[in-house]
Amino acid sequence: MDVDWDDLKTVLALVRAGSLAAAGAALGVNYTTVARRVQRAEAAVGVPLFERLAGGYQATETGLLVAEHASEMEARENALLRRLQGRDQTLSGPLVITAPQLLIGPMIAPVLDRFSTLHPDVSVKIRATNDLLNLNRREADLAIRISRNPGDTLMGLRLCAQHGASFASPELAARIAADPQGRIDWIVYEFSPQVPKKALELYPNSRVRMVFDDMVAMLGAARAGLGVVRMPLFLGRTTPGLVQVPMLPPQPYIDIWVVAHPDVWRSAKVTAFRDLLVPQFRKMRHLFVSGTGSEETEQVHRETNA
Amino acid sequence: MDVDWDDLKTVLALVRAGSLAAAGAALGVNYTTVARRVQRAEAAVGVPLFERLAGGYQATETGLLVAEHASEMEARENALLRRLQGRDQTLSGPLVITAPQLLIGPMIAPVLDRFSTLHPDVSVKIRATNDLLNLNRREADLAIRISRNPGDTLMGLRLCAQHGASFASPELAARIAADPQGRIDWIVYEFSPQVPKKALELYPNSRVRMVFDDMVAMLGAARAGLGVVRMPLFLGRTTPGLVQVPMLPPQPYIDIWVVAHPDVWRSAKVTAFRDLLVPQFRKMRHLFVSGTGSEETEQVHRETNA
DNA sequence: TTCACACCATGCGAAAACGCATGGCATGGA
DNA sequence: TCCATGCCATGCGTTTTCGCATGGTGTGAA
Repeated sequence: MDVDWDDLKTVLALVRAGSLAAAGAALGVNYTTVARRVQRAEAAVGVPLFERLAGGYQATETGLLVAEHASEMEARENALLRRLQGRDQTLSGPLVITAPQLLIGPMIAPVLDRFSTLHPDVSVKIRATNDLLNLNRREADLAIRISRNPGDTLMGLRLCAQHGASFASPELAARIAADPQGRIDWIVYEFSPQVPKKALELYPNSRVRMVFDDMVAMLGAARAGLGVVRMPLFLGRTTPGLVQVPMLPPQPYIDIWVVAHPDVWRSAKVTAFRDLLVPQFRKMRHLFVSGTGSEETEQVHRETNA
Repeated sequence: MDVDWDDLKTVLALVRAGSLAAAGAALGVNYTTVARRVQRAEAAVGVPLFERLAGGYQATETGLLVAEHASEMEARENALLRRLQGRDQTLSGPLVITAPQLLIGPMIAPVLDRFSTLHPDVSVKIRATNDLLNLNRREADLAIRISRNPGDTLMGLRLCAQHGASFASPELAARIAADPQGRIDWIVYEFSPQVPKKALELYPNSRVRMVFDDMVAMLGAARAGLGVVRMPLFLGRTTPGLVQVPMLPPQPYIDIWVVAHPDVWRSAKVTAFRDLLVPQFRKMRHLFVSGTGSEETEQVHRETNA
């Protein structure tokens, strides 16, 4: 009784994907291959692992058991690949970086420019998303995150503290300045769907006009004059068509971190990128904070929260 | 960057075996296949995993790293296979049992006889060895062990307590009886290469004549009259050509346990075998102990010593 | 030195795995 | 009802992988 490891891998993919076609796409093989490998696996263990339904393959209890263990095997494989990557001291090959969409233009792009000039053999891939990609699964090598919790089991460096404030289109700003006691419309983010407390104290006539789930769209709405938006200072300052308004005085916002898995933290490509990234944020610190407070700009962070 | 899991498995086998041929034999494939898979793995990780030396393949540091993680993947595979086996409620297919060579004839053989009659579809394999096979790695499904420590992480049932005593050939026994003060030659086991303390007190002229590393050979030597041997009561009593001698009065010996991995403990075949094994030892208890002490004969044992 | 015996590299034909194309089947919307 | 869209099963030709056989090399014993 012995099972082909790739068949186990295929069972795992099929359990995750739910259909032959999707699993095949995930594995980069034809779906018939998935079907055949699953058949082999079932023959090997002597028990059906899936029910063939019209809507796709549904894992049996045994199939889930197999997938569970295969998933643990995959975790070990990922650990291995991270370790191998960590010892890689070459400045060539792929490097995957993830960062929030809106941070890339003003802050990351200049770094990317210099990096690809200095290290032309590195093929950089940017994954611009607010999703927290799983660095354990090697979905990215290095992440720039705006977060209170840069990531369990990850290693990180605080790039910058930042302040948030309120911004609006010049026309709206002028209208408000002309009638500060009038109604003030806010566009708020779904994760804090209220008018900021401080703003409500200063301008009791504030109200929520709309709730958005996407900051890019909020920027667009703000520029179109739909309302006042709370956002990080750097964003308001670097977005044309927005001016700061006094509804919300600058106040601490979420820090910016660069994080990576400890296994890959010291690899050549990740190190080289950090070596450009950190000075960039140090140089541009004025963009992020209000006033001249001399806060610390770097801090090593390590969590071992298993 | 993605690696074929079977290539990892092959790297592990090659690190363990040390040569293409040996690894191929272990995997059940031609050695050229091993060579090709290793080449693929090296191409995938971009680093050499082995040095090709005249005497075989020597793993590089990176190769060892790969093997280490592959070994952990293998451990998860074994866990899976055990779990699958544990849910197997059929009384057909393979069942591997290991027991000390000398216990098989007098005690296990009758059980095997009944078992294969009751369950003719089970193909039983006996691994008769004093080595402690690794039940985690599924080298056997069920083990009968004479041991103070039936096995970490295993589940067990104490089949029987037993006594040990001294035995010799009838001729030697007669000679000693005729001259109890004369020199008494012992054949001892390498793990306790001394004349038993109690025997030395009673017969100060005892001395070690030879040290053996194998109990079968010691039985042979004892029957040939080479000396007195300390052995379990059941062994002396069931071996023709030996008689008990008074040098060493019966005293506690190592217990006999039946153990299995918790994952497979309750599977149908293992349970069915235990159901015959336990009564057999209960019935034959008189063979193992001296006198009529009414000791407990069963005791569930569970260790979780990770 | 010479032979025997490990080991490994390479080339070729056989076998297995794979991708593609066709067809069947169920579901859901027009 | 009919069609469109997902699914999956099956058959066929191609690609890849594999096993075998040959040849080369270094080591140790006669």
